[in-house]
Amino acid sequence: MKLPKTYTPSEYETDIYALWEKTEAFKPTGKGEPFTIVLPPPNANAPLHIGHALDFSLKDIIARYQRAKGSDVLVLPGADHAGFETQVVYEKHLAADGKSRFDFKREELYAQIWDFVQENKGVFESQMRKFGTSADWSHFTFTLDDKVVHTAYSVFKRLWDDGLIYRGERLVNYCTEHRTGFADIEVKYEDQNTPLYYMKYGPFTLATTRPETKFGDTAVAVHPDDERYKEYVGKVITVDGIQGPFDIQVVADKMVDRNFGTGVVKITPAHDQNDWEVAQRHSLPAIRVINHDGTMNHRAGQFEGMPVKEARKAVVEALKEKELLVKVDENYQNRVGTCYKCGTVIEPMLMDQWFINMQKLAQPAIKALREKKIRFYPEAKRAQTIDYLKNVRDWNISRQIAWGIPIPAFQNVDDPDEWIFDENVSEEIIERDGKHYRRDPDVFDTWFSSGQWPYVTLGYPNSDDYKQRYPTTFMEMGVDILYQWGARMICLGLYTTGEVPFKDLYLHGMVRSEDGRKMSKSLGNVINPSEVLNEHGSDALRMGIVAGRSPGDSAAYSQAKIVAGRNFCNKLWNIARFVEGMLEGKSASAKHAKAISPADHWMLSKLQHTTEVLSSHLDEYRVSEAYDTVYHFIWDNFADWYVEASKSELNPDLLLYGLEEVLKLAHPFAPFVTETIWQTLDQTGNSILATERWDKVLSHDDKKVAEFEEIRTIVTETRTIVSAMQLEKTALYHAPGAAFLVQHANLIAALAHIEGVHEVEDGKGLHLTSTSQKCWLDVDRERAERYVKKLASDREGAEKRLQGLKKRLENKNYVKQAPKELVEETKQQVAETEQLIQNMDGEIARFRQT
RNA sequence: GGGUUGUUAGCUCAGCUGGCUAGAGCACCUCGUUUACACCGAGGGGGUCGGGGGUUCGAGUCCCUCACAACCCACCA
Repeated sequence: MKLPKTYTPSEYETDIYALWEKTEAFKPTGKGEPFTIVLPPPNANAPLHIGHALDFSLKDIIARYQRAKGSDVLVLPGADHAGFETQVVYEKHLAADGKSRFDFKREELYAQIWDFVQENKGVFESQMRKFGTSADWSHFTFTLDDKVVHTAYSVFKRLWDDGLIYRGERLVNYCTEHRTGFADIEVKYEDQNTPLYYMKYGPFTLATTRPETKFGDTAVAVHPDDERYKEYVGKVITVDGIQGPFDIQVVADKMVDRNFGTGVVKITPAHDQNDWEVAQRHSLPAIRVINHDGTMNHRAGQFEGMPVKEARKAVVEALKEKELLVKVDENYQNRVGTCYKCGTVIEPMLMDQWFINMQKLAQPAIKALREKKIRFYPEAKRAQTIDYLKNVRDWNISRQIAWGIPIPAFQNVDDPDEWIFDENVSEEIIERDGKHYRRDPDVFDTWFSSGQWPYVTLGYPNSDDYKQRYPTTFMEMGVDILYQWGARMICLGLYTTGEVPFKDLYLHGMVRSEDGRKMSKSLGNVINPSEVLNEHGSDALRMGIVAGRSPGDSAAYSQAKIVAGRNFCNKLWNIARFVEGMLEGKSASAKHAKAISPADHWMLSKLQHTTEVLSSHLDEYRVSEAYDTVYHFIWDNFADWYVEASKSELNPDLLLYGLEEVLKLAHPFAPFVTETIWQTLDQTGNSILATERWDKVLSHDDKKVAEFEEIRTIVTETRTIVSAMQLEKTALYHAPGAAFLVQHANLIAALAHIEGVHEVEDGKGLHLTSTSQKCWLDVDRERAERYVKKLASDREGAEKRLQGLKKRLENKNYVKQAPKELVEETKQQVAETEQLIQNMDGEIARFRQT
């Protein structure tokens, strides 16, 4: 035997992937409908996690299916420089050496991280191969490739020229630890216990969680309809502060909640989003009191240089001393924005940054979504995306970090308000028309480049790929990045190209840990895909991770499902071993295959049906159901019945044909094991399974199919009786003249594991009730009587069913309104059930006579 | 505060446009080593589909409502 007894994935997978690459199996064929999947660019800094396994498996199953169907498939791989994320990882390395990013100039840091990424880039590329991803590596794109950067720059310029990008002073979410701003969407909110301080403030008492920002207060606000404070609105009041009395004005604004605290709010426009908005409405000045490193500035007087937290305590103490503190609510719960990487409380800071006017970009996107230019899987995510876009705020794309695409904007050194666009970002100072301009030291938010991924990777605007393949066909991502990636791609895609970037958007849920909790490093319940790959193989991981998963919903990782996948691979392997053994020394050819026996016809009808069902599932991306379909066809039909039948009635050509078709159907799900087997088949020559097409299934005769169904019925009931009655060495008997039973005697005996099927004159014995063939088992009277008890209980069930069916037919509305076929089917079922009951009654009566 | 999803067998979950006796994997019980496979084969037990109401000839599937859970969004100082 060429094949060993069990399939050991690790012995074959690397070679098989190399074979695919060598034979360029994943290169687009140039024939058929273009089908394009742009892979999300995984971060170039870290190994892949289990979520990636799901991500790549879903996409690759679809890709391989489409290839088999004859589409011109391109799976385009890439990598993301992942600006902030990568820098954070690199900073950890620096910290291990006792260094900090602030020890280096930006250019130095950039160069170091570049080298670091080059070293680590290979890790995830090799992992993508291990997952079996059928990507065309010649299309590989990195987000720092010239073409990406250049396109990002030209889109930036166009947005600028169109007035959709502006530079302005706004409140920015700022992490004082990482010293960079973020977009709104990147802020992680947590419920925190923050004491609520009630302090005297001129004639008022007001409640605040942030007494330390009082040095930046430029107003006090009350609700316009609040009778308590009406007399103060519009007036200037004198407040007794820590550093002596000062004057401040009172404004009325509906933002104030009269029921919160005392109904009076201090307004600190430079450090609070709400206050900033109030300040806009009332033309109030903004005064910064916090530095970028998180300490108080000179405005805080004696508190200058203190970190915010310390300053808060000190200010409270000072308030106490001056008897300005009224009371403290220690148990107050508040939602606080934090840095999603380090947990540091996000400080809203007043900063000059580049913003994209998202409301303008969102309008065409909302329209396209409403017009269903993109199909959503699951559909419910469409409304959520529209809802998000309706409320989306301007997008801050400036980041104060080293690792990223430098922003191609230069500021006039003599006129801070004058900015010019220039791609010459390697220069710090450039000269234009005798004026000097300094480069913006910031870089783009990573998502500004990855938001352009579909058209950038395809070579917008002039390449053939772009012309033929944009919009791409199938986009797939985790629901967690729907807004920051999916929605932005739609907005930017429509803006730049006038078209949506993809036709179908599939969103997968999160892979939770086996106990149903979120996977996280801190909980220590993270599953490492590499370990799963090494232990059970790539195919097992693919099948185990997609099994029983529906789009959009999070579901737990299941070791048992991985093992089930592994077992399925072994099943395929052993089917192949069996076929190999059966055909040894014979010259079988799938090309000459033709159905002869009932089993042959039955197998072909199942194959036909499976192919159709499988296609309909995969056309709608129902991957889990598709896998279930293939799994049960191969295991329950092909292996358990057709392979077993082949032991009695061998049709070498068709058996080989069946194996090949089985391998083709299973290939999208289990590419490695199926290709490994394919390569051992002599007659497939030098062909590559990954590039094989699904052909039309050979035709079958329904009459013959019905005959095999009859055989299965007889076999199944025989097995049940044999098992229930613990019969040994038994045989099936029939009266003379039963041609069907005579013809299939050997097959039935073999499948039912009985001694034989014999013709006898004497009709004593336990008759089968589920078949119209008259046959019986030689069962002694005592055991037969026991079996009849079980039969009687089965009869009850059948009777109940019959009553239900009859009732349905007695209902005039059912007969009138239900589809004709359904009514016909019901009638047939009534007849069948009546026959069954009659047969059962016959047996019951016979064994109760004496 | 707004929104979305979920609640189906002991566990993890499928069930697409309403229509066979509601399924799978694992677990469980009985039997079995028949040379493809014990990562196996045969047989079996187990669910009033979260509660209540409605639409329909027919509801796990559609509508309403309640309860519980998870997630997302939002400017309560």
